[in-house]
Amino acid sequence: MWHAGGFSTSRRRPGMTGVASLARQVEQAVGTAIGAVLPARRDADPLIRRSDRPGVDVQSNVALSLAGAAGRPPAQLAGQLADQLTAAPGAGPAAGTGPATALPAAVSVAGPGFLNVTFTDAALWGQVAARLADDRLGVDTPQAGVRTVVDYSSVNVAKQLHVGHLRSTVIGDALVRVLGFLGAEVIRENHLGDWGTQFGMLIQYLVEHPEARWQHDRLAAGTTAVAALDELYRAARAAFDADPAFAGRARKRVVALQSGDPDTLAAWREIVAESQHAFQQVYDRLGVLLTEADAAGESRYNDALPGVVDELVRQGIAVPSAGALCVFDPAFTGRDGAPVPLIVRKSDGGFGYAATDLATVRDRVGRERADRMLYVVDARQALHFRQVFAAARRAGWLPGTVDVEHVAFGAVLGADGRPYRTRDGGTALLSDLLDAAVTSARRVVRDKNPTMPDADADRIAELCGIAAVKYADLATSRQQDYRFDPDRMVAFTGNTGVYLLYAHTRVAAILRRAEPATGDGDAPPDPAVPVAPAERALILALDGFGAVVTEVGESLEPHRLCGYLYELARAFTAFYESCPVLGAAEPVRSNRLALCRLTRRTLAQGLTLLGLPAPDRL
RNA sequence: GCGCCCGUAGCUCAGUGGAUAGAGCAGCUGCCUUCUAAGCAGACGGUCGUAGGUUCGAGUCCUACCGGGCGCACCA
Repeated sequence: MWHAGGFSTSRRRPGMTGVASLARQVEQAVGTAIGAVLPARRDADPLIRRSDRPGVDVQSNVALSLAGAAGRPPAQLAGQLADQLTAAPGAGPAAGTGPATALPAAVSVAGPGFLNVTFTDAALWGQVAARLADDRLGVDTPQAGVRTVVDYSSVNVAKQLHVGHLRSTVIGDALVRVLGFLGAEVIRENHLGDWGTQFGMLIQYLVEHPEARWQHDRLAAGTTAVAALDELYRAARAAFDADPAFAGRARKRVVALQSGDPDTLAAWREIVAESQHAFQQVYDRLGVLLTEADAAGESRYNDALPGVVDELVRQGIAVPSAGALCVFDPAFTGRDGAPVPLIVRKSDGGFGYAATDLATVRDRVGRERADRMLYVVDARQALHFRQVFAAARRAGWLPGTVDVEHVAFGAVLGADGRPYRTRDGGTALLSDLLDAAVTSARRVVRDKNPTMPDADADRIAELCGIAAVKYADLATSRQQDYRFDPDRMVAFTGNTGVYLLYAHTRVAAILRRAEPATGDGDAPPDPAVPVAPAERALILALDGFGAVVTEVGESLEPHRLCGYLYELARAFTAFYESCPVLGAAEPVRSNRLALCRLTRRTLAQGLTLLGLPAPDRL
């Protein structure tokens, strides 16, 4: 769960450097040493990795990889590199105090040619001090100025959110937060499904049934406009199928909607507004950043669709086929070996979603000046997006300077490995899943704190239940289908969101008790204090925060941050078990408090980036 | 048929070409007069789907096969 890397320089700006991690310092030092020993390979990756050997912090494997090219045994090469590292200018063995090495570390050769590095205790405390002194914990802003559009959540108006919407919403939210922290100019867009022929049918049904209650201020507590609309839509669908006369009126209503009939549009707007109101309640409950202002629905691009299609036809990219207008690309073939069409206009004259997606690409590049566009959409649409991006490139709407990515994620499966359903086989509603998690959390809270006031228990149960659901979703690798069992997810033991929250409350408890007594909460650690093993592991973990966040900004895989934070929380817990803080004598006590302050801030920052809360008490 | 994703402990999953493949859950043995036990320690548990190949070194890269999921013309 750890590496020295994430040092891509593609977007790094000069002068925007954070605190270099010790691993990074070793990487640079070994790189310099390679230049001295093997000038032809001066650009070789120093291959810095965390070491699993006792007493060793990091290792370089570069001697093993370069031995062949160097024409000498790897151990000999490693020895030469070690000599370079320990023979820095002006720091010879006779120079006096401290180790005679350019790095604040001991360097040795081991095994067939591993270069083992062990940092000095003073260097470790130095990293703690440097990160504590920076309000960004020493994390760089490698994405500074990168205008990034993140398209996520993408829920459908007049329908309830189901568990399938969870991943896009939660993963998208985490990416928005991570990229923003790394300096990107993030534009959130919720590509609402707010347009289509189905609304004509629904509106006609509502017109014919004015007694139906669905607006939020006419509904009983505990239900929502989208729940009501969902039901009314099913009724409308049934009427459409059973009653030809209604079907005819519904079709007329579709035409009225598309041609901008004022009364029909007003009805449509009310449906959209009521739906957004209901969605916002769920977003607020989930604690994601989306607001109604982030809505960028299909309807917004409606007027642009004819122009998009005309331009494709004019450029000869879209051609007629079976009555439709399609883009063919020999790179995408189907069952019969023939190219798979990207249908931009259907044979009935309506525009397909491909046209809408092309319009968004053109708009985001042209008007919003995006440098990077992310589509957090389930993996089944992979072919569709590849086709859309390819067509957009051909049309000149997607220059090579713009990075576009389909951030695909796997399906949500139940414990049986089949798409997640309720017990009776229906689609599982997101709000039901959240309720189940919170109910389960309430039981645990009550069990742990029998005397806690109800209001506090409710608040903590809500916080833990939601956090458990979100963490479970974020913690598994994105592309893979994601199997879960709500019972397991809300167990709150082991690698769960609650473990991270709990670790935070433990460190917060120490600081709460300590700070008033000492009054000097910002004192830097004393570098002369020996570092205990659990402290060493914790400091090294803390020092790696920036690398992980940077990596997530590039790989777009929040589960790496989850894994990191879990390791950090475990390192803190080990420290908590073996290193008493409040009862320790000075100067150990102050140093441990500094470590607690940095741990608390790092955990809190990491939790925030995942969209999870960092409470002081559970 | 073609394409994409995936096969790692009984279950759910991490694992970035490096030394002895790791967690959690379940089960087993212990630990609360101590900064919160939603925790910790220990033991148990593996032919990393199979077979080749590349490499000093492969769970990781390549090829083939086996098994599973998804996608492939007007739903989005």
